[in-house]
Amino acid sequence: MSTYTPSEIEPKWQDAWDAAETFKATRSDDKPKYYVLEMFPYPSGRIHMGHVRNYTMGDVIARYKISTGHNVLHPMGWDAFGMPAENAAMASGGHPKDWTYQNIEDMKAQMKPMGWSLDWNREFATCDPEYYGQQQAMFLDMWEKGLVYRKNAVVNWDPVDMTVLANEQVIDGKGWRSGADVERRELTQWFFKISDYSEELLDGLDGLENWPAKVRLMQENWIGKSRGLQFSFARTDGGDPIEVYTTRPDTLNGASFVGISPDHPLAKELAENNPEVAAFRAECAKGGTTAEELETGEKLGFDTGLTVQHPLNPDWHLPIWIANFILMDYGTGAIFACPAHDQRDLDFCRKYDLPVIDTFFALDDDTPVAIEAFVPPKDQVVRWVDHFAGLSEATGQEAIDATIDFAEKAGWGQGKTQFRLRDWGLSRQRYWGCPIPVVHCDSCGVVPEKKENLPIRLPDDVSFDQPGNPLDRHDTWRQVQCPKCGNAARRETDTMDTFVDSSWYYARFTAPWADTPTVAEEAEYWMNVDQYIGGIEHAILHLLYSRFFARAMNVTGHLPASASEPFDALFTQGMVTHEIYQTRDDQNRPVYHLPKDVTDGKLADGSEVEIIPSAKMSKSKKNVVDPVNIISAYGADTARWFVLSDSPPERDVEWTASGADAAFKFLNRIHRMATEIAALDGGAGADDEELLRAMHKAIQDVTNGVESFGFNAAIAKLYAYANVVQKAKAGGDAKRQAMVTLAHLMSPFTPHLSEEIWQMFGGEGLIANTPWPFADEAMLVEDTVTLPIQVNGKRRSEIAVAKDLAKEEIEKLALEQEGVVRALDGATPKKIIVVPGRIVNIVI
RNA sequence: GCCGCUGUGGUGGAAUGGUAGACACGACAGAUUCAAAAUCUGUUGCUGGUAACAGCGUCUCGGUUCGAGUCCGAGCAGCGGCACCA
Repeated sequence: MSTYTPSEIEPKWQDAWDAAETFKATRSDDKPKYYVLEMFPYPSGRIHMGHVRNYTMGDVIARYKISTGHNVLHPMGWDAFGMPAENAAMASGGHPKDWTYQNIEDMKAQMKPMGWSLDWNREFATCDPEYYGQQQAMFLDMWEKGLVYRKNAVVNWDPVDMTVLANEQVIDGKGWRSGADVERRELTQWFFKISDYSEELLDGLDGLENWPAKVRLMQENWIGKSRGLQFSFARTDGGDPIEVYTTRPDTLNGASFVGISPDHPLAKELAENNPEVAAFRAECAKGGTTAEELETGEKLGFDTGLTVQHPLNPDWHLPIWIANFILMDYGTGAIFACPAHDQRDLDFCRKYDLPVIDTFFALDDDTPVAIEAFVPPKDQVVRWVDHFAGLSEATGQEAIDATIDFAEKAGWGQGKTQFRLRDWGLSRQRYWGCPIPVVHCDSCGVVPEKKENLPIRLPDDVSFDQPGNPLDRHDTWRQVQCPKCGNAARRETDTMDTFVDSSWYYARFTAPWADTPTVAEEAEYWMNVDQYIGGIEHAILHLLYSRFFARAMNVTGHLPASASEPFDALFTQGMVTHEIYQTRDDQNRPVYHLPKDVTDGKLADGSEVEIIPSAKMSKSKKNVVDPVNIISAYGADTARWFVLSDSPPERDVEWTASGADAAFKFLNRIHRMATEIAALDGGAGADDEELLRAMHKAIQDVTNGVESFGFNAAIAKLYAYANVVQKAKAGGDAKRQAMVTLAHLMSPFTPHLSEEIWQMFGGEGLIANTPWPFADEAMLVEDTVTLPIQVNGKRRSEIAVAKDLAKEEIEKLALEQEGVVRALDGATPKKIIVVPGRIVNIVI
């Protein structure tokens, strides 16, 4: 008897699919198209289990759609720009380009044996000049349409290395290499005007019914639409008034001070003549730029000594403080603080001994605010203390609306809609990215490159032996002629954020060979992506930027308006996790060990390891399992089956050696069963009808599972069905049919094994191209149902009844059951609830 | 700190508001074997009981409901994101 040898059958069927060009996508009108896309990988050089899970999910969908008569596009490429390539060059001397292309080659070699249904003809890397040149062309188009501009923005500055740091390079407020205290520093940078689309990006979320609700909610909160009041505080010293924006104008009577950002023009002006203010501003500039750091850091304030008039009472003067938690790029960079109803303001006021004034109380409580601010939900009715707009009892929202109305009528303020979403800063002071196609000329200013000069290629002759951007020190590359006046000028040395690269790659896949960003008829045909699959970590930035870019590409003529929401359906999968094995060195620092070096909680030398439960697989923690090893030990089908079998796809999955082993055993069993059943004689048997009913139920269940991303549920049904097929005392004909159907239903998951079984049973052509099995409704109908019977919500018995038995009959039968009689213990039922086909509940 | 998510046996997990624990791992027992591996069969939430059965049980505390793992409120813990990691 032949045994299951994935090392033989897997390459064989991969060659067969290649030879038949099974996965090559070509535009054609004879079938509906289906575009399935997984987020493309960063070429780190090694694939990991997260990739295996992500691409296997997409593969299941792609193969299922092929077998249901779709023209499927399932491409693959590389998100190839970014910091790791430069870090590698700094660490070991090579060139980012060589490192990246070598990694791509290595990773591709690891991906091919997985048997994914990818159309490798459309492969590209974002660091290919053919790709980033088109990106530069789009940048110029966007500039022309007013979607690109320059302004100052803060960056993390390492004062020792004299270089800009990424957030992840700032560790505890210090530069990762130099260890120097990081400062915030302003730099002129390039921006995309994503804020022009705030309203549209928000409204568009409503139409994304096939996106996870949580992703839409996160984006909604990120865009952060709010309505508030903008007004000015007049300065008592006659200086320029302070313009503030507030979402809680109803609490104006509780104002205790006016706060301005350290970057507010007034703060800068004061700093010029007041060394104390300058020192305070410098203090505020310490540390990194992340929101987390700003919001969890110590709240610092500085009393400027200046005061403003309260708009409702000219005799009420409020001090102006500079406060480090006020952001210059949200609203007007100035606020008024109402400590009674905002915890951060309250903490600040207690620290600096500023007054706390209650403006409203709960209906049943009038305790003044002490150390905890009273912040009820905006739809809760509260009792107001002498409110200027004449309110007594009203909700926060009603009060806000009434106050805006009041201020507008009185003429001292204006209702204003504000978004939290900021413009997208795309400048990076780094080498390994798409050069921004711009020239700086002393006489013409900032000038766009001519399109015929694109792509502006990265120079190859650069070195990474010192910190900073090599483009900055590359004199021959920097020196250019001004595209406008022809005089000597300087090339822009900033490159683009890698999020730009990944914001339109899905569109490029529709015509990756084109010498324009896209080709109209190809984009029209293939867009939108019907199913997009990727990690939840991209819920906000990547997906929001892509939605913006699709709109910008429409404005610039590179995508149809119908592709403005580029991803029809989104699925966010969980991570692959693994235990961490840890010991301590002589200084009690953790030392990590690879799973393959640990047996039964011990290292080879017998020392015990500490086991830290499931954490995201990461190289630094060494809790990684290399798919390459799994494939050589078990084959790709086992890896594919396991990553989808145990956990719901949207949740994390823990990789366990025993789980992989079990998957391998199961596939062996299927292979053995198939071999045995293929050898059976024909004819009928006792269980034929029952087996075929189970088969149709399995078809229905697995189809539903695949369609709804319930891969783990589909696999559980396949296990159960395989058990039925194995044990059924059916005739050869029925068993053969049941077995081939089992292989067919497994084919999106274990395509190689399924092809092998298909061939074993004399199937025609490839199972990959064979229409998906169809569940016969007539075979799914059940005549009897088992009803559990509860007494007071506790299950006491069950009855098997005809599906359409009358309620009265069911009640009668239920009351006769021994377990029910015992539970009733002579009591009279008050009420009997019969849910047809589901349950009976007797209430006493 | 802010936004979002998750929490069920020894383990991964299943369950349109309707029998909690499907399916799988592990464990235990048996068959097969000279023996082992592989395979096959059975048992397996916890407690008590030979058993029938009973009590308890889905992070915690409350609530809605004939009925809550599921809905609502308040906590606790873990995870993801927070605009220069990708």
